[in-house]
Amino acid sequence: MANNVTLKDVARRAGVSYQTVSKVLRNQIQVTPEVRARVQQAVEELGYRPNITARSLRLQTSHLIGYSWKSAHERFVAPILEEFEQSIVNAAERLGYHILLFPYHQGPDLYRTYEELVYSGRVDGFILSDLEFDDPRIPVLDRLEVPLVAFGRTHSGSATFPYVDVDGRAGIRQAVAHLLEQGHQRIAFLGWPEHSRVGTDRLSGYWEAMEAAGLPVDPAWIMRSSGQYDFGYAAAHTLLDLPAQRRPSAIVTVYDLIAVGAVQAAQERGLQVGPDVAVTGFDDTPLPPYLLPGLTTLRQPAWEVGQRVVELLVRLFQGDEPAESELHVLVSPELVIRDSSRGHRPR
Amino acid sequence: MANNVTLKDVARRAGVSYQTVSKVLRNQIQVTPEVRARVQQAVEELGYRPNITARSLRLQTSHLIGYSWKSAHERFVAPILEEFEQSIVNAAERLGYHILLFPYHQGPDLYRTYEELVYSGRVDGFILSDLEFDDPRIPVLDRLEVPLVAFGRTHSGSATFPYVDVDGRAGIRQAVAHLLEQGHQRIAFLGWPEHSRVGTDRLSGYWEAMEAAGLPVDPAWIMRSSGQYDFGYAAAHTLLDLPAQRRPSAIVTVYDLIAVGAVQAAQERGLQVGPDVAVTGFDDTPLPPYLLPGLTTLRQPAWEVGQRVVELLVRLFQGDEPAESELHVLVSPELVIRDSSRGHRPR
DNA sequence: GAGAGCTAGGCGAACGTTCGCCTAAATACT
DNA sequence: AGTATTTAGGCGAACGTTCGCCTAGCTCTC
Repeated sequence: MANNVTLKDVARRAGVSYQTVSKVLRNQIQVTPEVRARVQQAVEELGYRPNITARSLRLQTSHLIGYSWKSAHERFVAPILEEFEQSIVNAAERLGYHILLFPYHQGPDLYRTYEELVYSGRVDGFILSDLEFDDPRIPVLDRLEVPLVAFGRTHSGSATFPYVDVDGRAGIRQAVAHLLEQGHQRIAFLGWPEHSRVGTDRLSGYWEAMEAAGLPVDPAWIMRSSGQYDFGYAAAHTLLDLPAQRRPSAIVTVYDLIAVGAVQAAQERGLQVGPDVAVTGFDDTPLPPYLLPGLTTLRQPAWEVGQRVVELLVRLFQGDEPAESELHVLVSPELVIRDSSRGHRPR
Repeated sequence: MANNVTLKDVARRAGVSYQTVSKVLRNQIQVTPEVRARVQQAVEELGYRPNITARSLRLQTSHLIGYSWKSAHERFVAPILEEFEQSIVNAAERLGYHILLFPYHQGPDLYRTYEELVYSGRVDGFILSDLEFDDPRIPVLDRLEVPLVAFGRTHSGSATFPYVDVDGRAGIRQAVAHLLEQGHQRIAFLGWPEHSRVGTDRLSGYWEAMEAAGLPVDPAWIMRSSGQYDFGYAAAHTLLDLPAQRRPSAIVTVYDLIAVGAVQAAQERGLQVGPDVAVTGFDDTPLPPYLLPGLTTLRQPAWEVGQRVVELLVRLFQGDEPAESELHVLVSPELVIRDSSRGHRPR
């Protein structure tokens, strides 16, 4: 450690006991103005900073939060996570905590690793992102009885743990509603497969919006796959090959890159994206600017999610017992309307 | 803290003093096999894990490394950093350390913030990335006399601090050499402005390679800007507008998105990228797959850099005094040859 | 068979805090 | 004026380790 000025050093200089210094600095005691001034001056002159380790030992809390996320190769490119990471660090700092990185690599020693981290007092709790359908981290951490808050949910049934998530269903509802407003009636949906919680959730948003509008849904309009660009490209071609009466004039997708594929397919067929066929994405991925037209998409409020996750976790640390509605939070994505869904001219 | 099994609990169960348990577990003492077995059994049965905080206090080291990086909005999109982050976490774990996130936001309280972190014993040292031309963090941390290792350099003169960096100069040399092999003679360079350390470094690689080949360089072939796609696009048009005798047949760039812009421009002119005009990038950014042809580029060895950064830092913690060549490490990027620089047919 | 040398393990102290209890002096009250 | 109450600050203990020194008992040697 670079600095070794301790309470005792300050105390000696200020002419009081070191315990008194401790209390003065934390306003846990009444002292005469002179003593307070002497203490403060000594602190300044010596450059005293309380030793966090000693404090942690005494207080039995590390003020450290473990952040477990999935490595980039194992998931879609998602700049959202970078923003989320920034956000949790920011919020943690604000509340007197720090974030400890703890990547999630699957394996048989999962329990051991977390047990180690928890029992050794390294961290006070965890933040998880990239939740899987049936995430193995949840039961492990549950068993260790350590506070955690997740960014995302597992499959709907078992959401016993606290989480903050983006309301994909509401997002897709917004997107569909926007397309309806533009005059579209036949709207297709490109989503992720059945075993994807997120995919299923978003699909139900589509159903709800179509149902609310009283519009029929042709089963051919719904396509699901784990692909990205290629899937969007192929699926759009298939959709646009449908006979005129059944051919969709708008395509809602669950991921920007799927949307990009669809846009390319449409453009290849000489269609103008926006007027002829509308396309929407999800995530607001920073895309190369030559991708014209601008893509209408749903921006994930990653910053807000991060702030809330940390705030909730800190409340749990403090022994609060938040109400159900505070333990399971959904925040809506924001619809960003660009040219890819504007200027519809039915033909 | 979730677990409160301490040395004393283990000792009681094993029938020895707690200090002995401590020593047995760290092999710092000779004991009879029976005692060792009793201790080990007690540890297992109680699920004992040494308390890191107490150990840190005693040993005066937190085994925590602060990682200071720049937020995504303030820099180019660089998936490299994600890989780097993964890598340092991995290496740190391997060596018994953890990574603490500590984003770098400029401001007048820079010194205070770092002083706080260091003097309070929160971290043992720092890893910095996204170094700026004249990075303010360096003098601050220097003054605090805290070990640090950087990913990247500041301007060439003042490299007093330990760093590991990618050898952009050598990278560009490789790219140019490859193009020469393909039969190109007139090679252009699109780079970053004068005040960019990285840009200047890479430009010198270009000069060196051209000089080594004994080829003249037309000043018009060198263009510098802080732009990305747009710069590449516009610059390529300018270059390809040159009279035939001076027109380059290959374009080396310092960034993938610049290369993409150049590719687009070439394609717009009806040129076939690869055969007619070769283009190379830098970073091996995961690009949307419809970007054909595949881009020849220089892959940054972010993983290796991360490993080395941590290893070096840990050596510094241990009081080692590495030789000059170990304190300032350059690793070469790897040339990934794809279609954008293959099949040259001079015309 | 007594002193020297080993060996196994005990013991006190320290790392730098925070917390609760204690006490001497000052003030208030009847 | 004598007692009760408040006030300012001291003091011991504890959080869970690690480290160095100490010692009781054994083994060896001549």
